[in-house]
Amino acid sequence: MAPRKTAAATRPQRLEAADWIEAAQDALATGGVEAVRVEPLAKALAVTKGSFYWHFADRRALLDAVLDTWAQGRIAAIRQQVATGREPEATLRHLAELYTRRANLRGLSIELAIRALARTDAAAARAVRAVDLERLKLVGTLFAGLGWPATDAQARAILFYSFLFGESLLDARTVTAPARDNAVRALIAPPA
Amino acid sequence: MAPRKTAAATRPQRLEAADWIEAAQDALATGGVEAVRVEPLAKALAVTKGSFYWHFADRRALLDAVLDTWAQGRIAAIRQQVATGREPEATLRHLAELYTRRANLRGLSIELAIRALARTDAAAARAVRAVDLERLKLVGTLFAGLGWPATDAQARAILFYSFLFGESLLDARTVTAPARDNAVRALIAPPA
DNA sequence: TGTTTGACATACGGAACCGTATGGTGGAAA
DNA sequence: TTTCCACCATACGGTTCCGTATGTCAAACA
Repeated sequence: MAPRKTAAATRPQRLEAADWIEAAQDALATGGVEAVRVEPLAKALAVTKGSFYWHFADRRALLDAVLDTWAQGRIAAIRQQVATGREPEATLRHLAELYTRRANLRGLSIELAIRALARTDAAAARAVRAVDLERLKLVGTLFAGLGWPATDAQARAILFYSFLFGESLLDARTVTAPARDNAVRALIAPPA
Repeated sequence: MAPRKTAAATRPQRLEAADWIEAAQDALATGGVEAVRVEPLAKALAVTKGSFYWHFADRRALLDAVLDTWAQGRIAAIRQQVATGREPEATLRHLAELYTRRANLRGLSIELAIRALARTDAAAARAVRAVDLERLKLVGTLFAGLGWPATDAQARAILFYSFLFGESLLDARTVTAPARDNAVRALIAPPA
């Protein structure tokens, strides 16, 4: 996260803002928003608060930066993921994989923590809205590519993401892998 | 919450544990778990911490009590809701209403906060598991009553709750009411 | 009426954080 | 080499919250 362009020798002892954002995302994934605190983060990065308040004005600025980079990253990711030129069905299956407990646990945890925060935090709500608008638009076109009319395609995109997030809120032992796979298969099936 | 059985005259100045649990649920609904703090709760109840530490050992005990009463309440509620003797379809439609943003916002907020907590807290995870086991069992029988085979009925129950929780994690403006109603209608439709 | 007791209030010590102010250091530029 | 500056350490004051210890007081009781 801190590769200097000077020499080839890695000298990672100096941090930059992105390192703090990275550490904040780790805390977000493992402990929720209440774990994103500057002094524990400093300890995790083996520096002191002096470093933090050099890179950020205050804790809120870090949260905003986390939300911003998250939203930008998710929007860039979904654009790239739908532009592979593959079949819509394969793309949808790949997208579903990303929000399964099996793979990408860190990303899923971050996303759920941010969406939980969005219920009480305006900035988080804005980030979620921006991501949802882009995802639902692009995934809607994927469903349209499967043969669904525009309105149905949009509704199906909502159903798609609702299921993915919702099933990760249910008890992990209760939702079995076959049940989830069956549901995903039914969701991305072309119209009869 | 504190009706004394002595005289008819309401003398509600004395609190009991249930009052603290109630206040904690309010805080949970409006500010998430990080808002459940004993001194702010005391201020909201217009008493001091002395009252709290009379009724509870510590903050963790309050959280456990909240989780416990929540789980008990949800299990009792779902049992009552499916035992009305009405058509399965009407019952399912009613259940879906309860987890829509329109109605029962408080209950939905509490549930989402607890499920968010369950990702990092073992006691919360246990409470969620108990509720999910009961709900998915009973709602599964509702789908079976619609004509689905047992396996499909269970999968559909999972889909049902996943959608309800998931769509409340999506941006509120992006998910329109008609889209949600269409999805619910499709979910509780009998097999073709 | 004195005594107990349930349900608080008051007061305190301490920990965890936030944010600020200021001093130190190592490497790049001049 | 010296200077400069980005980056960080140190030190501090203040707030918020936790938990405990102890005082208080009204009501139930004997």
